[in-house]
Amino acid sequence: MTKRMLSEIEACVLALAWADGPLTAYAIRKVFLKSPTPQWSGSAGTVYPLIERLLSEGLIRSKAIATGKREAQQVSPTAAGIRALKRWMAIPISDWVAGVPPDPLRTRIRFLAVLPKGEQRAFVSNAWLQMQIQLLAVEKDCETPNAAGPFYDLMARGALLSMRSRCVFLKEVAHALGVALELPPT
Amino acid sequence: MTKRMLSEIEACVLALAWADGPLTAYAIRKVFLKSPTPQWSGSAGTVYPLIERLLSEGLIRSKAIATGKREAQQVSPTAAGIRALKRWMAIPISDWVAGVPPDPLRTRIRFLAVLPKGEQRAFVSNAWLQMQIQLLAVEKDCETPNAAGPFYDLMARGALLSMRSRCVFLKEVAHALGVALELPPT
DNA sequence: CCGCTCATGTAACTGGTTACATGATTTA
DNA sequence: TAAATCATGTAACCAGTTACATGAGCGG
Repeated sequence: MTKRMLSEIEACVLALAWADGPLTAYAIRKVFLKSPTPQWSGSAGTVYPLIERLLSEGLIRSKAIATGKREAQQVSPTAAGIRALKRWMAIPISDWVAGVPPDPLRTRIRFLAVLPKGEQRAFVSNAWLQMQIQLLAVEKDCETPNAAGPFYDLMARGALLSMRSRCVFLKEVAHALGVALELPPT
Repeated sequence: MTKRMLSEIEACVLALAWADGPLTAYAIRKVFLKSPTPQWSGSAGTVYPLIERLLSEGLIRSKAIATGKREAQQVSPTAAGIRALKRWMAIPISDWVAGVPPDPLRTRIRFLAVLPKGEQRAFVSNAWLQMQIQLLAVEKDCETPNAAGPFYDLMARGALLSMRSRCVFLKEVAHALGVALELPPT
């Protein structure tokens, strides 16, 4: 019982298993694979060893179930797992949680000066279009009535606010460069 | 000449060396150490091997300089380095750049339901306070007249917009939980 | 002279990624 | 029956982290 700190992704897996009932490792993978926030790849090489780790530490337990004719291992947090999760959530919040979250687009704007003027404009135009596509996905996720509870809705709302502020940001960049942005397809 | 893709941090180092003139590895470290966006630690174990890598690939070159009586290695991008940087910036923008950037605070809100009501409120109150502190730092960085050029200012503005949208987000969460947020100290 | 900043590294670790591999079941 | 999805893994790799280590120069 080392009581080490959970990594970000470990806590997510643990919390998913807690929030969305017993889940197979595969189901957990899908959450990451389909998430509008592409923070982790959700690859097998990430999830299965992680599940193993949590199992061996007694933070989750697994139970075989039979869906139709197929067998699968479903995973759910133990009491110790829930305690660990609560510890992870507990105050105080570290600087890196409260501070400015990284944004690869912002990074690129920071160094946009390496490109000649024309390519700068092309970059911004393109970024705008890509953002609109992503924004649509987030809006859809936000509006879809999810049965995942009020906190899921809040998170989706947070993602939407984040995307909107990035749009405002890009508009300011475009304005500074004299780029006319295309309207999103209605 | 493998022409492999630059990692995010490699591109940042290369771009910093390009934007802010010849820099010592130590000076580059400081940029990361002091950045209001704590994306990378800026530890020696990250920066020095990275510089070695870029040197061995011919993307940067180093020159000894003498500041007073001390000697140091300053680094600046080669022509190949600038080309690599331009390639890195070039369109098209991938989904992970355009998509919703990760936010550890949002993640925690997603799973806030693990905590009892009282601790939920405490979490939000505390997060709010921590955010105000971070917000002040970003505002200061945004207002300080930096000689780092217009794109630095745009980036700082982007960071500010990001933080403000997170404040709006937290306010909505607080409202949903019936938490009264303390006003930031004026 | 003490402590801080400048300056440069190394070593062990760890955790997440890609890519590979397999096989059952469902759906078009 | 072919393709997609469900389901579970493994292995090599790599990059970033922490911690350790050293030493010079400068300001109080």
